[in-house]
Amino acid sequence: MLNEKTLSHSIECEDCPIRHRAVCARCETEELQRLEEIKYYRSFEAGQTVIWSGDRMDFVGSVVSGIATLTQTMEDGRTQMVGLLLPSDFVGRPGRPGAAYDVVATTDLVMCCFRKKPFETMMERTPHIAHRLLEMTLDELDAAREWMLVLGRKTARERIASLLTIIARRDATLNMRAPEGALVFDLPLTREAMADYLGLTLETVSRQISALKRDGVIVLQGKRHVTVPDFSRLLEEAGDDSDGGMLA
Amino acid sequence: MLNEKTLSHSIECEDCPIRHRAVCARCETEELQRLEEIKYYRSFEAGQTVIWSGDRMDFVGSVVSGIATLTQTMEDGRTQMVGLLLPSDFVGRPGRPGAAYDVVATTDLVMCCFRKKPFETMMERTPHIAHRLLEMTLDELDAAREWMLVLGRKTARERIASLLTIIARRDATLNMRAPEGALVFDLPLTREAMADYLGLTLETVSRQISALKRDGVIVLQGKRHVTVPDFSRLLEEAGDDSDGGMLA
DNA sequence: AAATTTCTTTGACCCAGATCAAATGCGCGA
DNA sequence: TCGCGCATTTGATCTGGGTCAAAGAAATTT
Repeated sequence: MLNEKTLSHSIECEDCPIRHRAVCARCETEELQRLEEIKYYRSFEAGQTVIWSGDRMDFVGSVVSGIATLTQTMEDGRTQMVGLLLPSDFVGRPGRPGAAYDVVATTDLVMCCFRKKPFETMMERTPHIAHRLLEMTLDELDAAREWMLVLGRKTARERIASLLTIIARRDATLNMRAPEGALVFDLPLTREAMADYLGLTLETVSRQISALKRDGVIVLQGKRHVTVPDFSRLLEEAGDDSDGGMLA
Repeated sequence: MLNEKTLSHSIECEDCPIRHRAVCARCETEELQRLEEIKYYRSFEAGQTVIWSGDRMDFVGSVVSGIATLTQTMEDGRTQMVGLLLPSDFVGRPGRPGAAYDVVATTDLVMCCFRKKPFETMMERTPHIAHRLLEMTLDELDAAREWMLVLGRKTARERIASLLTIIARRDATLNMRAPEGALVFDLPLTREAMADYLGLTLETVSRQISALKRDGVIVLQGKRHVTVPDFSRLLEEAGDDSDGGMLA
């Protein structure tokens, strides 16, 4: 069975789909060339584990395509997803030897990796990279804090709606398509993975999705394909400001 | 009634109690001097709001002494605390105009502030500051994610124990006192504030604290003064690895 | 010291979501 | 096409923590 592999061919940074959103977004052509020299690609199949919490991690990198999850597990098996990694998101922490979370590929996944040591030295010399990484980390911190509100105070129905909101926004952003009227997207997660993200059981997730469908907030074709006829309605259900803030 | 005021006297950076932990930790003497020129102190009384979510925020700064909280509120009044700010913690985000959360002084509070604009320009020129801020932000992100596990998956009793663990650790670190046998500290939060942090009601917080007391995990003198006779027992109760990792 | 106000504890009851259990449906290899 | 395995749905019941209510304890004011 094919497992993780290092791709033989390299994409040119200039043609990279995440060129303008990833950690390299601010780099000049010349800086990009230096990055080009230390980068390599790795790809993973859906379901594979990229790295286990606690393992030594001698690389950092960006998600190029596909989706990965960041998960924390207690000894007794309770698990909580603490991050959803989408294309352009950064994995790993400069200056830390080991991985703090399990990273799992939810779909087929391609990552652009840098050996940690060279990346760290490069970061010291290239403020553009350090600056962009700070910006991205601050955004992630905001996202984590928003999720704390979801986990601490929202009902099951609101949590589902919040997750759908996030996926819909992300999808619209990635595909650069303004959401005119109805939004359409595929759920990149199983019910169980959603439950792990939302701090619920998969049964509750299933029931609440059925309820949102029954109430016309969403339309399902199959189990994964979602249509949102009225985005502001979904925002209301999520308990967010429904001030029409379409993909803010 | 005395409200917030700007202190007339300035502490010398070299003598600053948070000199080696705050955003300025990595600065050279000469960089410190430039910071000195743009800094000013503000102090707040317990209970005062430092800034409201959404307000323009034209400064950033560090907590010098006292404790503040970072809180998010939904329209219907549900609130979730998303951060506890202790001495040396940083407040505000360079490159963002408004405050994202309510910041409230829980105890009397002194902050060392910088007007945002000068701070930003200084950050561009001083990699030591940007680097330290990145490091601090990454730590906060880890803390936020740990808290996601608490909010998403832990029971009420485990949540209380987790909070006590954090406060005990923080207290030991600040006072540089190795925890020989029994830890002793004061709770810096009301039951209601704890509930806001833990995603619980104040009644549940009160009941679980009583239960931990009944079971001998903690000893209370009055309502705020806590003694932990056996820290590893508390760690077990928190559901954390009880691998004896005393203040890791 | 009495009166207010604020914080905390405790009790009684209820409900959202967990748990346990059973169908149902779907994709895939033989 | 059949049958196996997995994801999902749905039902029945249980329970941890929420809600409502009341009664202490401290701290603050008068």
